[in-house]
Formats: sequence, C-alpha cells, structure tokens
Amino acid sequence: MQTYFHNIAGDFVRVNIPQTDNDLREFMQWVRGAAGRGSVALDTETTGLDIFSATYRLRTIQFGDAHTAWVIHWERGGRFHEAALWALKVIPRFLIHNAPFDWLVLDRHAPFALEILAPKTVDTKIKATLIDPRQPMEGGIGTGLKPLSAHYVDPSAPDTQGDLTAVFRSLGLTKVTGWAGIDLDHPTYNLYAGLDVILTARLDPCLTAELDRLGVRAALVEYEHEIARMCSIMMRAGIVLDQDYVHVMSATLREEEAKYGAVAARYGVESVNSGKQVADVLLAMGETLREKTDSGAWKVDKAVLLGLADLDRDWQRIGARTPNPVADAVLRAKRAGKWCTNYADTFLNNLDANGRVHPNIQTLAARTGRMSITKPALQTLPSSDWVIRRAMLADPGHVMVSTDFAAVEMRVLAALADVRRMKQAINAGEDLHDFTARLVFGPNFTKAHRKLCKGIGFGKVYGGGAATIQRQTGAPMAEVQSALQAYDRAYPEIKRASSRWQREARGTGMVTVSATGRRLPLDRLRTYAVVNYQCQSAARDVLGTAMLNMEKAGLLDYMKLPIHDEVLASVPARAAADFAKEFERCMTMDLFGVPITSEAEIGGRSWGSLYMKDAKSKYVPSLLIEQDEWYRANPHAAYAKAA
DNA sequence: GTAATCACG
DNA sequence: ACGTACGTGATTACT
Repeated sequence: MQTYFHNIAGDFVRVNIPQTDNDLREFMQWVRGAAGRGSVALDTETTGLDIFSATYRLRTIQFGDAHTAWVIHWERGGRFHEAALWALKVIPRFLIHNAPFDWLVLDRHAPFALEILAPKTVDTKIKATLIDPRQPMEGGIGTGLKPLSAHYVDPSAPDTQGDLTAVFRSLGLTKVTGWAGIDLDHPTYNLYAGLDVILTARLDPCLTAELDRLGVRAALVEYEHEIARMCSIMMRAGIVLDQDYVHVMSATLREEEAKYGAVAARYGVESVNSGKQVADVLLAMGETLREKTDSGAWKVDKAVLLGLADLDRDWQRIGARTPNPVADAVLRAKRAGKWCTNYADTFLNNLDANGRVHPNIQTLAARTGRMSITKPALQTLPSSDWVIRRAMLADPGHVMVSTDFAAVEMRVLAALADVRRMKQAINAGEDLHDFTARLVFGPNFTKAHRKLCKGIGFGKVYGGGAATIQRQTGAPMAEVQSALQAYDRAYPEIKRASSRWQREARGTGMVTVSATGRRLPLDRLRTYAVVNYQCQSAARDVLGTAMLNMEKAGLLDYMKLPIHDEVLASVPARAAADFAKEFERCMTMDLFGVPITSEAEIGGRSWGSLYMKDAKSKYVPSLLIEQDEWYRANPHAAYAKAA
C-alpha cells in the first residue's frame, strides 16, 4: 500500500493507494464499513474534459470519507476494475462535487450506468450553488471545490487542480497534456486525487448546515438533482452532426472570409477584427463616426457598420447613401470568419467516433438559475438564418420538434407581481401587447403603438428605463415617457412588486428569494435588476417543471436541448404529431392563476429545417444552393437528404 | 487579463 | 434624489 498523509483543519488525514490484491481487500473492508456509516465521497481522475473523444481514458477512481481516501488505479485493469465497480455497486450514497462530469465519465468508461449512480448521488456543487451562485469575481464564495473548501473546511486547503498544473510544467507537460501524461504513481497526483474526496466529504455537512440555516428547502435541492440527471442523459445521447454538410459550410465560409478580407486589405485594413484599424481607415476615408466605447475608442460594431454600408438589419440595401466598401467588406469577412470558427469548426472539433456532438449542459450556470450550454454553445446559434442549425440532425428515422413557451417572461411577471389587468387579459386569451396598447393609447392604437408597448414590456422585465426603451423602439422620447406613465397607471402592481422585492432584499443581505425558494444575490448598485431576477428565475423553474413533466411522460430519451423557453427534441417521424402534442401538454401549466402555454413546431431531419420559412438563407445564399443540385430543387426538404 | 464584439433567450 | 435594460458563451486584439 502506498500511503500519504496530509493535514486538513488540524486533522491528519490519510490517502491510501492500493498496489496489491491484499491492499484491494483492505479497501473492500473499508467500503463495507463506510457503506454502513453513510455517504462516501467519490471522484475520478481522467485524461481531460473531452469525455466522448476516442482517445479518452479514465485513470483513477477515488472513494473517501472525512479522514481516509482510497485512490483506485483504474488504469491497472483487472482486480482494480473489479474492486472499484463493486464499490460503486454496494455503496448506497455518494457525495460528488460536480456530479454530471463523473456520472458521464463512469457511464462511458467504467462502464457504470448513470441511471444507477445518479439517484444515489448528492452533488456538493449543486448545494453550494443554491447557497450562493456567484463566482469570487462577483463577490461570492465560488462554486469550485477549492474556494468552497477554503471557505468552509480549511483556509489553507490546497488548490489541487491549480497546483497540479505547476507540477505538469515541471515535468515538461502542459495544462492540457498533463492529465494524460503524468505518471500514475506520481506522489502529488495521488495525494491530490485523494484530498479531493476528503474535502468533498468534509464540505457536505457544512453545506447542509448552511442550507438549513438559510431555510433552503430540501425539495429544491432534490429537484436540482433531477434536472442535473436529466441533462446528463441528454449530454450522453448527444446530437447527430451532418459532417458532409459542415465540411462544405466550413470551406465556403472560409472562402467568403478570404474574399472580403482581401477587399478590406486593399483599403488598408490588415485585420478585420481590429476595431482600431477599421476606425482609422473609415475616418481617413472621410466617414463620420459618432459613438465611442466605454474606454473612449471609436465604436465600429455591426450596427455602425451596417449604417455605413447602407444596409438594414436584414442586410438589405436601404438606398439612403453610397455604401462604404470597407464597412461592407469588414461586415461580411467578420461574419464568415466568426461563423466558421465559432460554429462549423467547433462542431467538427467536438465530434465523437459516431459523429455526434455531446454539448456540456450546465444546469445552474447563471445567477438566476438559468442553464447554459457550452462546447458547442448550442443556445446561441444564429436564428435569423438556418445555415448553422442545418448542421444538427435528429436521430435516424426522427425529425426535430421544437416547443416554445408563449411569452413566458411577461406571463411570469403578471403572475409574480399579481398584475390584475394583465392576468385578466392573459386569461381571456387576448394578445397582451394589443391589450396594453388599447389601455395606453385607446381603441384606435396603431402598429407603432403596439410595438412601443411591447418594448415597454421588455423594459419592465429587464428593469430598463425610458432611454433604453427609446433606443430599442425608436419611438420619440416624449411619446415613450407619456406611454411609460400610462403603462404604470394601467399596471401599478409592477412598481409595487419591484419596491417590495428590493425592500425585502435589503433586509436579507441583498438576496431576493425566488418563487421556488432560490436565493438570488443582488448587486447593491443595481437593485432595479430584482424584477428581472425574479422573472428570469421563475421562468427557469417553469422550464424545469416542464422537464420533470416530460420525464414522467416518457419523453426524456427524445429530449435534446433546453433553451430557456424552448425544448428541442428528436422524435420518430411517423409519430411526430403525437409527440408534439405531448411536449405541448408538458409545457402547459398554471402559475399563480396565470396560464403558461406552449406551441410545438414539427420540422424535418435537421434543426435548420425549423428556420427555413424564407426558404433561402438570407446571409449566405450561395452556401448550399450552389453546392447541392438536389437542395436547389427541394429547399424545404433539405433534411430528407440525410434521412 | 481586459475590452470589444457578436451570437442567443 | 435620481436613474440604471437582464442573463449567458466564445473569439480576437491588445496591454
């Protein structure tokens, strides 16, 4: 037995690394005792974060309690596999920090099913996030094992991840190659692997006590574990990528980038991504720039450049001026480059051996509890053009179904602030913005009036004022101000709720508590954001509730992505209409007397098919049309090609 | 590392 | 006293 000792919070703790069959028997003896005493902390060391790549390896599995850790060298195979798998099976409850990662690692590489491991897991990261979702930079404790251990367990707790990267460098390895390249018997590697589970075991009771002290309900903690498990199953399934399509798209976008980059270069812009170069050249050409950035540089963003290029927001000629060729070229080169790097290439770089991408869904990413998706960032693919989403396919024999909540944030606002007239209008099935425009401008309101009322609604949900509503809607300032006053008279409950939430937050250490009991820290200088925090957070939990409904309805295996107010799914083509109805049913509920409703759209094989209403891609019309004869004849049925 | 930019809900 | 648009992820340029 290789053994290391360390001091944590005044206690000597022990890290055991079994070497022989005898050592493994000793480990199993410990497991029998520990399994009877309660939860066991669990962690894995692997070759990196790309769980689904072909070369990925599981290296060690660690088990431990507050005093003892066992680092099982999985890589040695044989008896080490047997012992670790047996422990995973017989231990009734596990503590894991950031459980979805280890669930997926063990599911794919042990293999040990996440369906078995997840129900007996407590995730200390979920608990910590429900106590304070902020990172250290924002004034919070942070949600990593290191800052949490330093705060709750021992101020001098080691930075097991950070310190190891220094070890990697001393061995001629990097932050990336170190996890795969470090010797399995390296003392620091093993010590830190063991300390991670000991720290997790010590952290958990502190978090439990803190949740208790703050009055966070156990049901909320439980519910977040269910959401995490569901999202892990979505991550494991992944999404089919149309690789042939993406290769063509990538090459075409690079050509486009080069072509317009060359135009910009002829005018002296070496790098189209350099705002300074673009501004210098534009000014030298005699253009007038009006806006500055926060740091005082000339602002040359998309809105500015579109104006100079005489293009509207849909990139159509306005005819108001002579287009500036540099602005036009910079716009096109930047877009093509960004789409290629951000989307096409990222898709190809995140493929598994079966041609699927497995996005990383973080179930509690935002301060408000909202989820985020990374690698690739599938919540942020362009929606005004279908070219990028066209790359993502439903499973074989399936079609894509997307189900959206109807105006969920406004409805949530009406429910939370108990806005009497708004609730009446929604319950009567009226168009809310029409209804508001009638209240504000009378029965003869115009389309512009409706647009302004919609803008004011957004302003209320975001906590904005007259100036931003004016900027967004383009309506005259005087009209915005008078409409705002009329709006507040029509829906006086919104201001009252905002004041009440802010007052309550000041009384509880600048934390507003959501409808589900979520703690949302407010920034002292932006307390007006409380309205948005309440709405965004409640909308997140409306989505979470709908997701639980979906699992009950047997839909989990068809779910692909949660996108704030939408769920993307891949369903059998022949039964698509029935599935769509089921998704709508799961996304229909009552929130404090306000109906939450949804609408499903049935697409074809590709995600992009749901965005092809205009048939052709506005921004890159040549992309597929010129490459694909078949597509040219069947623009609406592009998905069928892959089916 | 920070700023700017651009993609989404 | 006043007014403040919210939340993300990712890349590139530049210090």
